[in-house]
Amino acid sequence: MSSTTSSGPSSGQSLREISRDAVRARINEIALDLFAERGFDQVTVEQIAAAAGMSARTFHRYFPAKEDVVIGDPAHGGEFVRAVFAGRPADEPVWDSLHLSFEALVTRSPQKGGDDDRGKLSMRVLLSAASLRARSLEKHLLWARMLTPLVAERLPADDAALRAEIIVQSALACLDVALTTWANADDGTTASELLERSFATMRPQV
Amino acid sequence: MSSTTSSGPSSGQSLREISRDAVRARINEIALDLFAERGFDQVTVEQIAAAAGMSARTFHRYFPAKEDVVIGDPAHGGEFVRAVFAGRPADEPVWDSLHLSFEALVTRSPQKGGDDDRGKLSMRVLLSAASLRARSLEKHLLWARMLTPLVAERLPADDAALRAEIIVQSALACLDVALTTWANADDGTTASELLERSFATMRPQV
DNA sequence: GGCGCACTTGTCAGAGTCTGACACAAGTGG
DNA sequence: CCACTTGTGTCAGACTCTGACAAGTGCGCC
Repeated sequence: MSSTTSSGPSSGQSLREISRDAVRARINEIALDLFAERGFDQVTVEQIAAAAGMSARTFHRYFPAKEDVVIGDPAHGGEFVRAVFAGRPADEPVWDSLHLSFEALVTRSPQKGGDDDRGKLSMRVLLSAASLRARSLEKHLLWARMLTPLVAERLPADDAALRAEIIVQSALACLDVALTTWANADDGTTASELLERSFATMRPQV
Repeated sequence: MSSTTSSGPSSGQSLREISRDAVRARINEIALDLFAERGFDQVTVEQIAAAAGMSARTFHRYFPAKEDVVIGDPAHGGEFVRAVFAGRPADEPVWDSLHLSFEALVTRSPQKGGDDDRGKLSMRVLLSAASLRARSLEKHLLWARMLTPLVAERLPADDAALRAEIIVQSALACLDVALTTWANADDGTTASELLERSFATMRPQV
């Protein structure tokens, strides 16, 4: 599925993929506005599809589940964070490495095209429905599975696996809380600032 | 809902509630075995209901959602933990108080009637399906909302709200990781032991 | 140009979860 | 005996998600 389509285009994405991503982005935009206006549960897939000019079946070909419109591709952010973390020096305290990795994530965010408010809107919608929060936490679980081995490597052998899990989960909790309070804040507090304060609250015992 | 049914019986539960809980427990038992055998997604509500000798509609009168059979009532454990925590001395470090509260939770667990294995089975089923994990994390979110205010109270005023959230979330992460590894462990490692090690890994900065 | 090929989309049909409405049985208390 | 409450079954419906088939579109190749 992922590799050769006869003439594999070496430059990043194939034409099809570009178009696919564009449609995805459009659906996301439309759906987000509907959700923000009427609430996640009050909008049916059929309505989103209609607003985007497609059938409900086609919607599901772009997003396996309704929640995925808001959540996005779990692998994207996860891979990004993993890469940043992997690039940190091995003698840096893991907690700081994690902090920096998430910092990089929230900094690059000023989302694709839109303003910063777009990200906030997305986050607010995400927090408004229980099923969305749940799905989002599941995404973090995937991230945890990507990060934990790398963290474990840097820990003293003693109980490394368990401790790595704890540390990663706590770091994700920091990210979660920081973004949540950021989304609910009306003042200009930046996500980085909240992340900083969050990471300062806890510390792994070296 | 909770209070007077004409002649409010002062001794814990009304007769109706006892019967209701018994039916719930029975459904839970039957369903858990089916899940363990065939997998959560491969068992339909109708099949559970049939095995329990009732219609699917009746099943849903006991459990709003299929997942709830495994998850249980979120308020139960949460209220328990909240109560234990509230009883801890105010000068005890919050991290220790949280540890003790969760410790009390996992210790009282040797589930209602069954052996300890019953709890492990339940946990394993819970970990086997994504939708269950998600729902379970949501439950923890509710617990967090119950605990955070109490924790915030004990913190120095400076940034208490944010820090309380971080600490509670991290504590819940410890609980989660401890129970997860416990469920997957075949040796006789106790949950308390794992919880102990988990809580030892991180520390809030006082 | 005509031909297949890959990909996308729509329609149809179906399974599964969950909810509301109604009717019926059974136990309780006046 | 008559309400009243509660538990249950049946029926109908909304919604999400999936599989299968048919039709349309753009592309390279002969």
